Amino acid sequence: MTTEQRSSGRRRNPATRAAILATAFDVVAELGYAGLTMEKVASRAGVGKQTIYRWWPNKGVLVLDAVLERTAGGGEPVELPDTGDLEADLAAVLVATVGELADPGFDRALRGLTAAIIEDAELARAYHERLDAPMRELKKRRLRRAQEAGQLDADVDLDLAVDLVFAPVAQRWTVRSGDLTPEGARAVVRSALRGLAAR
Amino acid sequence: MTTEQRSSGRRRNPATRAAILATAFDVVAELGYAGLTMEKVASRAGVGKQTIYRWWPNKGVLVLDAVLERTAGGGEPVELPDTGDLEADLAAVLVATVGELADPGFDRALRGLTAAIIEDAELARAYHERLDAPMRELKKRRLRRAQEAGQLDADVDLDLAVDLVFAPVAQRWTVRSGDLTPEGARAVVRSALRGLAAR
Amino acid sequence: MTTEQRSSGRRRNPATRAAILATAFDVVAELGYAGLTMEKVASRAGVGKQTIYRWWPNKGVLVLDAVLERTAGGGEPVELPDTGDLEADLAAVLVATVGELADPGFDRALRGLTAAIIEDAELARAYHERLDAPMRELKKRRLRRAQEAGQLDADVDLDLAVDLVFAPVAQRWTVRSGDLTPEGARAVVRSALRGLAAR
Amino acid sequence: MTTEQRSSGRRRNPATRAAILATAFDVVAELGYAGLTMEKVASRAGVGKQTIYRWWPNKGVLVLDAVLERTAGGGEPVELPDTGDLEADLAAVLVATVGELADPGFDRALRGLTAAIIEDAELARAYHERLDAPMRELKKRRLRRAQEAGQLDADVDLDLAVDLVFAPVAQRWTVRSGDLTPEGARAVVRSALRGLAAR
DNA sequence: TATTAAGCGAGACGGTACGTCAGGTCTTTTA
DNA sequence: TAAAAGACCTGACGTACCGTCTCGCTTAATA
Repeated sequence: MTTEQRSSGRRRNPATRAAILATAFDVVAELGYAGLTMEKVASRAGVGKQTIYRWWPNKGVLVLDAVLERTAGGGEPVELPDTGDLEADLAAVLVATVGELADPGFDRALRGLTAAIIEDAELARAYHERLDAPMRELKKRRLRRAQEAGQLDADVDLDLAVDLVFAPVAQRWTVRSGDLTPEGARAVVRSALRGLAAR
Repeated sequence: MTTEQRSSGRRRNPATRAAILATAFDVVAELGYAGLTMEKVASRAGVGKQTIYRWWPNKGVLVLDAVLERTAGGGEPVELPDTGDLEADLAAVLVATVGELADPGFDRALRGLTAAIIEDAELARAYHERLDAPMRELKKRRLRRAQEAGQLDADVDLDLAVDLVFAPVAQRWTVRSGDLTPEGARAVVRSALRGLAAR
Repeated sequence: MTTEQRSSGRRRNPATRAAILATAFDVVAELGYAGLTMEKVASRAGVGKQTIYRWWPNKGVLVLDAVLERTAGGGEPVELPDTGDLEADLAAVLVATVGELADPGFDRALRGLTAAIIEDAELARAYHERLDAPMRELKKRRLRRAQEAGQLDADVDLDLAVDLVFAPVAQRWTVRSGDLTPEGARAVVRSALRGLAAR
Repeated sequence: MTTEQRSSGRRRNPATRAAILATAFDVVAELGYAGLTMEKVASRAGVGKQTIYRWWPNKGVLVLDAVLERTAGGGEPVELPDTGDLEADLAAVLVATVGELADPGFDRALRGLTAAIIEDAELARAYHERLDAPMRELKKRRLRRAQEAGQLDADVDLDLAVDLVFAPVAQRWTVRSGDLTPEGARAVVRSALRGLAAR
């Protein structure tokens, strides 16, 4: 994980690291977080257990790394779509998310990561730093532009806005209350922007 | 769990059941879901492991039952507050929730339950039937009254409305993105009702 | 076990006793002593566990009773064959024993009983009183007649003589050193009578 | 047990092996075979259960190994006494055996091993290969020398001779029919050599 | 070029917990 | 009041993983 330079001795094998992360992802995707064991990852990756423990202190950060590696594989999108139509743009992002979660493997992997985070505050911190914060920054950037264009209430806090738009679908996914559909996603964005109150 | 009548033989001891559930709650509250083992519950409750397995098939449903027993202890509140001021009433509920989660034991117990639910679809189903659905019904009843009073958009789906109001705080709690404060809770309700868009 | 008369109330059901003993024998014959459990006997015999414990304090005496019931079922042979030819008569008895042990079920049942006896001195006492002593008495009676007829050394102790004739086959069976054959049995009798020493 | 060479990985700890065997012997000697549990051996030896199961598949072979280790500790006697007086030599051996069995711990340990053998044919095979056969070979060697010296009947099968001399005491011990005394042992040898028949 | 400090696969090890089986004991209901 | 049914506490089973610890290599950087 760390990048401090060592003076001598054999250096870390990047192929080994990649094999472990790929295997870890596959295992959570297949068996879930509870079904993932260090031993299984080691044997499937053709690696000694010690090699895993040398670089990852526990299942949680291993899974976090595995998800990051798989997710951020390659050039990142860098920016949310901006067609000028805020509602459409946000809906597009949310619909895309719903689409990704339709893949059972990815769904299970993310559930595994979330299960780890719920009970491990330290891991949650790392998760935010490396996964949540960058995503949230992109979302806030898009919303800020809308605010500057006078499309968004000038008084509203952007973090709150992000939560209002994205949390309903996320929460529905987390506790499995109802299916995730593109229409549902679009309805959430519409209501978040227009508000629930009669006018 | 079930209540089918048996013809003969010794009957289930209600005190034993209560002791197991109370102990299970205490253990999750103290050690979290990962730290809860059937063996620990058995020994702390002064009970044989088999007695637990006889009535609960796994940790998940045990914890669900334990939380239910502790939560729904006694007559339920039956109805959300209705002062006529929708925003204030919803905020009051959300602030109360935030307050409950401030108790570390309760927080950990609920995290345990949630961790179990994330990875277990079957348990999630039971959770909704026995915990989520009744709560949601109360919330929808309050919102329906507001809708009938013309305070809420007549077109809005009540389930969506519930999610919009309650999910942001729930999600923030689940993945630990930011602290839970009464002010934050109130701000969520305000924005959910008024919408994010400039008008 | 006991035969004391009870004054009132429902009396012990002889059919139940027989069913338990028969089942116990079948179970040892099938699964061995280690594979015999009170629970299995109870369920197979369609009987409550308590009913077994009421009359038999443990597996050992249950098996002893089961073997006795099956063995001494009906009129006993009462007397060993006496054709006047001692060697032939003893060989006939030993060959018959070898024949009985060829039945795998009987073999396993007897092994079960022996396993119990080896480690339980109290049970061994009961075994001798009820099974070994009567058999030994028959054998000694035959040998005594031979002694009176001048066929057997007048100085020899009859218990020792019984052991010398019957122990080699028994021991060979117990620790499974070599197969049990009629020829082998006959050779033992011959050598026991004539002695090993050159003359 | 086996001695195949492994290519890599940490090697088996001989001290652990010794501790397990010593503890196993002590436990059978104290509590008998029924009272010996893998768990007890593990905890008393300060060893993980898995470490026992890794090298011994079940109680039976563990006890066999434990007895072997304790018995064959150091250079073996290699040869039975040979003073020229066959009867005296055999009696000496048998009396020595009786003496060893007078030690309650050794008695219980051997009973445990025997109980295991009675019900486990596979274990019996191992027992013969490693304990019985070598002992029997020594005995046969002594008898063969007697045969060559014209003291023993030239026609007699040596295995039968061994059984005739040693089985009576063994069997008496196994099923606990009567006490084991030096005089009794000597009487057995005398009768086995001279025969029971009047001459 | 030889030395030496890791990295690495393999696997033994002391533990903890798993989920199951059985041992005995104790109700409760039925006959 | 005997007996079947079955709940209950206890303790052991054999297995899976945990995280740590050697082993015997291999692979660079350094001296």
